[in-house]
Amino acid sequence: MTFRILIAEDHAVVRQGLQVFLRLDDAFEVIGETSSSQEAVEMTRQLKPVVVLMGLLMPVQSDLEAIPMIEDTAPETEIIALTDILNHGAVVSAVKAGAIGYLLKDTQSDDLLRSIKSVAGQVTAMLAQDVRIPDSPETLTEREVDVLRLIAQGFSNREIADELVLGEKTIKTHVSNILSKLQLASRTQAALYAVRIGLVSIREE
Amino acid sequence: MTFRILIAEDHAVVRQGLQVFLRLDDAFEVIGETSSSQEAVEMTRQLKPVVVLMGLLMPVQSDLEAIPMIEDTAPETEIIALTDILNHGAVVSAVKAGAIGYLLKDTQSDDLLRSIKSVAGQVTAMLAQDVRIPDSPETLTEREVDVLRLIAQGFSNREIADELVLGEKTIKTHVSNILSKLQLASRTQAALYAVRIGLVSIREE
DNA sequence: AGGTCATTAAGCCAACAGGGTATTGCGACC
DNA sequence: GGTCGCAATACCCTGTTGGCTTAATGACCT
Repeated sequence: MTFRILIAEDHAVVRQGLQVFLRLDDAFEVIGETSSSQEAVEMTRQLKPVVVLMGLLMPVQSDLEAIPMIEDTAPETEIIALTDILNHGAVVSAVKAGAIGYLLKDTQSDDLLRSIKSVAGQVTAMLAQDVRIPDSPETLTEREVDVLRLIAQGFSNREIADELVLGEKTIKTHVSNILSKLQLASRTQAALYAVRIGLVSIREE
Repeated sequence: MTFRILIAEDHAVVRQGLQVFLRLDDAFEVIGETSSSQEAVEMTRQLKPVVVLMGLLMPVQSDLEAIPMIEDTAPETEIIALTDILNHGAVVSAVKAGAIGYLLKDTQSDDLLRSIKSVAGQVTAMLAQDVRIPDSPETLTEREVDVLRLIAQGFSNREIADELVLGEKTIKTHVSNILSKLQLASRTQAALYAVRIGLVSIREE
């Protein structure tokens, strides 16, 4: 018996990584992938996967909204939330919304294979119903995510303030809160963190 | 007629990207890939590729040394240097050392496919002898690369100084030089730059 | 209505980061 | 043997960053 899987994850590297790995194991069949949660709902209706691996982008609530919609259209389909270590708050919400479990998402680029293996180990554990939710550290607010995104594009506080049409003091407050929530020591570390979790792509500009 | 290609590039995403794309086109056959230039020399001897796509990591001179070695062992093999936009200096050296041309390297993660296409377009142009070398901006020294690598791991100047067993003043000088050479405004931008060109992987620690 | 929370903002203050400039020593190149 | 570039160091000075604290507003929940 094979697991028909749909991958709904906006980060291409993670999508591709899961895709590649799951193909190696005959127990899994990736029947589709998409980067939008809206499309995920539609594809679930069409394709009736056994499992939906759904990425939770930090701020976007539409992911959470999509979960009950998927359950409605395909009640026999299970949903597994993909997330990153420091954002368990979102997972708790996802599980409340109906996901059966969670997975650590890894935006590994250099050691793609190794990370995929670890993710896959977790997939397997997951599919074996080995589900448990750790207690969550603090989650960033929407505004904090906005600011973090801009930090990760190399902007200074002054520039972020102008961009968001806010005072520089306000940005400083946000930055301080971001650093303390994520337990990081500098905006540079925050920028790297944002890239690591795929909040911003390390491309263009 | 197909092009037998060897990929020598230390950045896994770029390797995989090129690999995936080149497989889509029957004109190309990837006969091997490696992350070390030493291994590239050996593999060239064994596999006799038509083209070696060789990544130039900013500082490492061994890449440049490998070029004449490859030419010696397999004079009929052509070498194409992979590089990034801001490091043309290395390309000039590579071409002097015997590479027939260069390619922009793209460590894209989010839009992997699109970037691979653009890279592949350039490969094709390359193979069609459409070679031209732009004039080079300033290249970082070895020490500066050391410092940049640590910046991209989120270290402060003080921490970098301790790590390299140097004075903090020295690090500040290096940082200033790095920023001015790369025409960047802050260490955060430098960190993002380093990640973008694959100097450090956005994983672990 | 009262509590909780996100957002915006401010002030103070210490530390850090970066620009500019200069000096020294070292090895490479001519 | 002089010149050149790199590495390392230092000093000054300004601007940015970040911790800590306080507070007003508005949304949402109960």
